[in-house]
Amino acid sequence: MSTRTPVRRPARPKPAPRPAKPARRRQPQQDRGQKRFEEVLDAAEQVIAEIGVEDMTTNAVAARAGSGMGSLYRFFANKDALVAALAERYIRTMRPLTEYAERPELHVMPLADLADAIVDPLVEFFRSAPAYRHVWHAVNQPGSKSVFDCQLHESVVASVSAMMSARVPGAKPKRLRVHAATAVELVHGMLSAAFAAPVAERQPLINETKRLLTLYSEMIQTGDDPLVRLR
Amino acid sequence: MSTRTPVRRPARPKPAPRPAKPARRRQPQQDRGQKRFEEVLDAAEQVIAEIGVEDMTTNAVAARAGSGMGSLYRFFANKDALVAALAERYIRTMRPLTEYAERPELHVMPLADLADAIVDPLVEFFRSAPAYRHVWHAVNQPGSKSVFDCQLHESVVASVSAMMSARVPGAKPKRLRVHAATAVELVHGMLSAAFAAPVAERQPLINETKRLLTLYSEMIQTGDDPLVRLR
Amino acid sequence: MSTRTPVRRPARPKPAPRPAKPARRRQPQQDRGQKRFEEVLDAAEQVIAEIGVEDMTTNAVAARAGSGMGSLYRFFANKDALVAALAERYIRTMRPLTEYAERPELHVMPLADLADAIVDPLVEFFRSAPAYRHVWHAVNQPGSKSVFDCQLHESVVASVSAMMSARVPGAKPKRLRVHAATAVELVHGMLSAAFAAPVAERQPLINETKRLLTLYSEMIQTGDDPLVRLR
Amino acid sequence: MSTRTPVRRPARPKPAPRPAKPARRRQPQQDRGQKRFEEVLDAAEQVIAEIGVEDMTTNAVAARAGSGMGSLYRFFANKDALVAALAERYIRTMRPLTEYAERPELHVMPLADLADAIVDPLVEFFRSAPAYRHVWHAVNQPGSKSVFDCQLHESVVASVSAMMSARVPGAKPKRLRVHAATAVELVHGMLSAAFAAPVAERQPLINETKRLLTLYSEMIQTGDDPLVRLR
DNA sequence: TATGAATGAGTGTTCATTCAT
DNA sequence: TATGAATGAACACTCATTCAT
Repeated sequence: MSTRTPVRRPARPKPAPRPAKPARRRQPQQDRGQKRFEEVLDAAEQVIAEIGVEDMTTNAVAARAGSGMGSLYRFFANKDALVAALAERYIRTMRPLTEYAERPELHVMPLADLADAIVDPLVEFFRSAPAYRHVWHAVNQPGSKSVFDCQLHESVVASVSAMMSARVPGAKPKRLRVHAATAVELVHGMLSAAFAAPVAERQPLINETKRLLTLYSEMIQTGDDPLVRLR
Repeated sequence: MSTRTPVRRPARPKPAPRPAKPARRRQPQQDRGQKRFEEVLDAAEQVIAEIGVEDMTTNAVAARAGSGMGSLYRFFANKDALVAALAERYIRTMRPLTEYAERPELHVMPLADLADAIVDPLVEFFRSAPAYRHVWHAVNQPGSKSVFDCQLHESVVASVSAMMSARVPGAKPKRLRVHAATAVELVHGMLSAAFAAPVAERQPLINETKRLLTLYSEMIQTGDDPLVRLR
Repeated sequence: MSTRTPVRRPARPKPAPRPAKPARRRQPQQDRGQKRFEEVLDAAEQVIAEIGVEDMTTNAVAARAGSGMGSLYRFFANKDALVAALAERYIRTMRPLTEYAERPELHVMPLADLADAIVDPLVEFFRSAPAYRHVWHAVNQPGSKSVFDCQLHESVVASVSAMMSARVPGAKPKRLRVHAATAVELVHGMLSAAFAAPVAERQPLINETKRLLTLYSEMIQTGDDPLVRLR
Repeated sequence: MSTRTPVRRPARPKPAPRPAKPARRRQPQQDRGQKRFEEVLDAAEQVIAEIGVEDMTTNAVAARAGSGMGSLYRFFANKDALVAALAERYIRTMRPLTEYAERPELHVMPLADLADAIVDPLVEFFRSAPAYRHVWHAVNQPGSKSVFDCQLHESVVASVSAMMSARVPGAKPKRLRVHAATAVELVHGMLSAAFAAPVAERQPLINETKRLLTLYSEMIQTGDDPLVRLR
């Protein structure tokens, strides 16, 4: 039994600009909480974008968020949970980009245009979420967790799979999954490389990404097997 | 998820294998040193294969190598240098696999066979060096280090570039580099995914890797641009 | 094992039960306050019974009490004050059990029956207040606080002292205090051990407690000094 | 992957006064280690004596020992292990004091003298090991661990049990254990109280301890049951 | 007045790195 | 030259306490 020195009150956390009553009132409680939550997530995103997932520290995130450690741990059970939450936010953000099934025009579009339609939003996403490639990699690596255990990965593959299934109706589901996983790995890998590379290299790599995706789509759609044809 | 402060140090360039007096006698010193060096590297490789680069500790490596910390730090200025040295050893190991220029038969081989000729040895390499994908990634990520600052990456791209240049004599060097970087990223990304995935998924992913590589090679060789053709 | 810095603060003496205006009306305020106060104390008691004084957290207590942290700190200056308040409530609860002076029949009872009369209610008390032994110990240990600084201890010793003084009229007060302190320590120590032990061991230890107390009482009453007699 | 700032070398750990070759050479390695081990334990003992087990911090202990945190954790897996090690050292220190079986003279000694023979060394021990009562309590409390799970307690009870068995040959083992546990609790509780109390109160409490122990021994030896006799 | 979100100093613990031996 | 004990800065995380609402 003992007591802490009761020193107090240096850093007022920011008076919170009173959300200007945006007509979309949630309970103030919830709003505040949600706000904090997002602030911390934003801070984590910044820090990760700068130094990567492994070097990110919870202290740095809290400091960046302008909040105390306790706030961070109110929302996230631990560092991993914080990264996972960021991954989930990415899932939500990406969902609209990958709801190909909802956009029937994609199903009849020339493959090169389809590649644009798929890659361009992703490029924009990578640009606007510079921590994404770090998180993508981190949640796919840890320990024995393979790429296939992770919701982020799963979610993206599922979307792509759905679209492919629409374009190639007769395909066997298992084949489809392999194609989808491949396409996802292809695009993610290439874009990760593109955004890790010096800006000058970026656009060429993006273009190659589209070419590869187009070729791969063509292959799937035509049922071509280059390993047979080009032997 | 481990953590450390992100301070850099230039990573002493390695004791430079002591130019080996004319070419004779009394290399016990040197030999011993070389032996230790390799033992430590072997230990690091094992540890990394098991728990990844970030969770690898220098203590664990020294213990595994059966040597003291001092020996480790005699050879490697710091942890980063250790990983870099491992990367360089990978470069040396891979060189024979990627000296496509030396194997003229490759230049006239059907593209599907070429894909086999390229991918199969790499698959074997990934299998026999389970730390490789970790090192590849680590050495391409940290902090501001982009993919293109790294010798490992550079070395591989250069090899591929050379081979491409042989097959597509008229290509512009800059184009070639983009093609090479793309092919490297493609194959590495896919094989990393394949070896991170459950074994059952491995072979299908390897096959897709070959298909993609074949398609991409065909594209380069024929000068086809799917973004134009399939628009 | 939790930990905290050992800084002391005088433990605000408790809001002093607001002398209760003459004795009438409108105690809702006071009542509400009193109710909360007791609820928090109940919650603390439960938590302490489960995990001990050191591992009890104010957050857990407030949560268990169904009140906010603020309420808790309205009544208790700090964690120590909370425990102290619990100790004082124990004093009040125990008072009836230890008002031996008020029960003249005790003064002429055979010593074995007296031991029953003393120990049995205490056993019942230990059973019904499973936090008691934790509080007893906590309040007797910390830092430089000796057993004798504490009201809980003092209060119990005083009661016992009073009774002894009734049975052994001629005794010197100082002697009496030592006897009383010894008897208290004896009974508390033994019962604490009994209730910390597996249930199977409990009753035997309680019986030994009574035997010891009987022997000790006999010694005091007869003026026997075993250290002389059995030399 | 990253690196720490390599700042270094402020606090040389103490040149270790070169043990003056005490003829009892262990391997220097082992000696150094043993020395450190004991130093840390000594430091822990001091800190615990001052502020108790719960408020003791590993940092404080390391600082007191004049060593880095790492040294502490080289020897002790965690804080609990440190306390446990201290408890074990107490067991070792106490063993000679409690090897009653080895001292046949005790078995024929008058009970008051026996009480001296038992209590006096313990008093000296309590005096010389001011952390003992804290450790005793700590290792008997944690979580659900009852008094009877702990080696320290067990060890002491076993010793006492052995001696009793020598003095009261016919006793049933189960009875004996209860007697032993009672005697141990009695003496420990009383001495803890004595040493927690102001010095002035100490000696009287010690004397009462002896009286109680004498009475209890007499009871056991004579087979008297005060609960029957004094009814 | 009551609430509970927020704070942040402090804790246990790890591990890259150094250096006495 | 090799060893591995020692160092200590840094990290993840907790919880007593405060105060805006």
